[in-house]
Amino acid sequence: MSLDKRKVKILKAIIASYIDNAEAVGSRTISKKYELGVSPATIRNEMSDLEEMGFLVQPHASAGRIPTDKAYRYYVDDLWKKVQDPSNTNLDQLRNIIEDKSNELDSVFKNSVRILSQFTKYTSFIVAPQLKQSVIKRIQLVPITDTKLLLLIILQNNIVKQVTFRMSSPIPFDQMDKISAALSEKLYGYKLEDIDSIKDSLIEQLYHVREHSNDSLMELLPYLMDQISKLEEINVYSDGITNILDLPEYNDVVKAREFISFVEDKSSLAKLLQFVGENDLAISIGHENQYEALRDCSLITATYKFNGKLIGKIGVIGPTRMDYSKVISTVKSMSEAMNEIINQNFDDENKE
Amino acid sequence: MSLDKRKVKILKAIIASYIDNAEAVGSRTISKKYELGVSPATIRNEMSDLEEMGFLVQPHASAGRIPTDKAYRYYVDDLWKKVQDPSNTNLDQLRNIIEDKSNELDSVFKNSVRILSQFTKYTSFIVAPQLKQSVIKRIQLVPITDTKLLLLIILQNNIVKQVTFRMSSPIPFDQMDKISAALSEKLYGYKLEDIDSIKDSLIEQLYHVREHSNDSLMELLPYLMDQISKLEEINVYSDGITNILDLPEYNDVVKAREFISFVEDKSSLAKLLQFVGENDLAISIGHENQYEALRDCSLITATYKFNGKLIGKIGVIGPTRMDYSKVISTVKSMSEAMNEIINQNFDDENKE
DNA sequence: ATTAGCACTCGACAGTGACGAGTGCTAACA
DNA sequence: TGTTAGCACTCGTCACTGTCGAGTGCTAAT
Repeated sequence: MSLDKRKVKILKAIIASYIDNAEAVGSRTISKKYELGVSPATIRNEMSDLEEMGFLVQPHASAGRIPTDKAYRYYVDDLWKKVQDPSNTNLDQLRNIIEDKSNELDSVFKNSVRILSQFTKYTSFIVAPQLKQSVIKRIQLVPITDTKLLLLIILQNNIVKQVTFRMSSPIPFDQMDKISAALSEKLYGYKLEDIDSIKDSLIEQLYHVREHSNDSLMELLPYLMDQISKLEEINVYSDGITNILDLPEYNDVVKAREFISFVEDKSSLAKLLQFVGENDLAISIGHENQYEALRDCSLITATYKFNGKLIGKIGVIGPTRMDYSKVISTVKSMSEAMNEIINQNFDDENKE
Repeated sequence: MSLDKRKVKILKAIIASYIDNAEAVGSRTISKKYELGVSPATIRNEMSDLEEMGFLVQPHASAGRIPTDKAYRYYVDDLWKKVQDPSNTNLDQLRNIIEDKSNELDSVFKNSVRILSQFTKYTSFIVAPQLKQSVIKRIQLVPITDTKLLLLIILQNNIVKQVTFRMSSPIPFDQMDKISAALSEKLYGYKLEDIDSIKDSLIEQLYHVREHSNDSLMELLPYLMDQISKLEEINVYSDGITNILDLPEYNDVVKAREFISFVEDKSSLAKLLQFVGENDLAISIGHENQYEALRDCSLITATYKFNGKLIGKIGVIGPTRMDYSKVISTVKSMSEAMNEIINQNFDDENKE
């Protein structure tokens, strides 16, 4: 038995209808709503074949049929061939919305993840870049009060991280620049992830230049190093989690609760995203997901890059019965918009 | 008919039982679970009186009774007299948890609101201080690249705000301090909320010192002023919103959805908190709330201060059937812990 | 190969009666 | 006079039942 043209037509019609309604679809519905030119009886025979082939299941004997994960997979693969390059008409629009005037990366992510969930009506999330691979370019100390200091860590990619801290005794303002320079010199070129392992030797080296500084700063060095090495934590943004409450398949509070608990846990989201490969766009349907809590969900993910290197991922989680074509094109457009904005606002110094 | 001692005892027993179970409580239950030394029949008579007095209602004829808002109000007022000063045994503990090593106010709020919802199991939130009343102490420009600058606004209370921006042409590094000084001098002493109204005259004044600077910075001045005046936006932190999914009264997804939609909207939360007065601790029960969506909820709020001046509020929203004594003492302890941390880490310069 | 017809299946839904938790009333009692 | 046992009454819950209808599979006719 093979998937002839008519079977494909019927299968697509069933999937389309089920995506719309979340209700098991019967032969009559198909023959009425979609003009296939055949009677319900014929459709019934075809549906029976499709069930045998594993594309459909019946929830119970007298009900219509619903698509299986296999059906969605077929549907998506087919979609894929056609909309390989969906007309990203809204790309400019998207970029304008998520472009944050304040130039803060943080806001870009917050905006993006919000837009993503508003457009798709599903749960969406963004894994922010891990900074551990980033290289330190410069350190700048800024006095706030005579005992309170702001330490700015300027990375090669021009992202700025900061640590605030207090000293037990005041540092004269006029030594700030000297100390900043000393710190910059010693830390220049190191990756954030390296700091932790070499901090002891760094502290010792810095200790030898303490004529510039004073003892209270020296006391704080271990603490500062700790803070710096902590900056590499994985950061996951999410939004639209409670959208699933609007879906009929989550009418049951217990089921909704289970889903929400899963996606509210940033570390499980981060792990989830680690599994999906490094493809520009990946789709994982139902049982293809590793996690039990997402057995009835599909996951559409994309990557975003900085100078051609993958630095983070974005994704949308919805029911397997999701509007794939809309979600796929939204995710794709969003990843492209983020690429543009990030690469435009956080250039490496490629002049050097 | 008056609230004699026995009626009070029975009322409290009923409230306690209902807080525990969320199930209408009958005379038998009371006489069994709480040792009052009287028979169910007697309790029935008393309950009938309590109903007439408006403290109890029957959901339907053959059910037990449940407390009204009036009952909770009585209960809370009574509680109030006794636990005016609950032993804040966990204050130190709390302070340790929410004290953020990084000295970031943002993290303090994030930690606090998380702890608040974890302790109470209800939705909790914090209205962050509005900075519009804060006075500018100093401006510091920090170069990131030759065209990208970080503008640090250091406020009198030692909170630091930042704006990142790009210039169309490079500024020499060695002019940074001069420009910073000029900006500091002109903006010193202004409140953030004033900037917007006087920015035109400020720009003009700064224009006259442009010998220190260059034209591209001048072009950006209006933009900078806009950014600065935008810093005053109200910021609301919230956490534990989805905890209500665990409550039996929100077993209905539609009802849960309604509640969640309300509290996810930060602006409605902010408005809600504006209504409650400036008391150190305020309790608003059921119909006492302004908003329809909170008609079945109680709201416990407290304030936190900086140098004795109210700067923000914290709160917990739960069902009217909440464990008031626990929530009240948690909210109270939390507000005290926040007071301590904020006043300790963000001192005004009281030496001047 | 397609389709009309028909018997069959099974979930949804409304109606029914037993059950039980809880009440209010009354009469007896301390 | 306050308390309590007893009892009739109310009403929601639950299990059960029968009807309805959507949908199927099979068969025979086209």
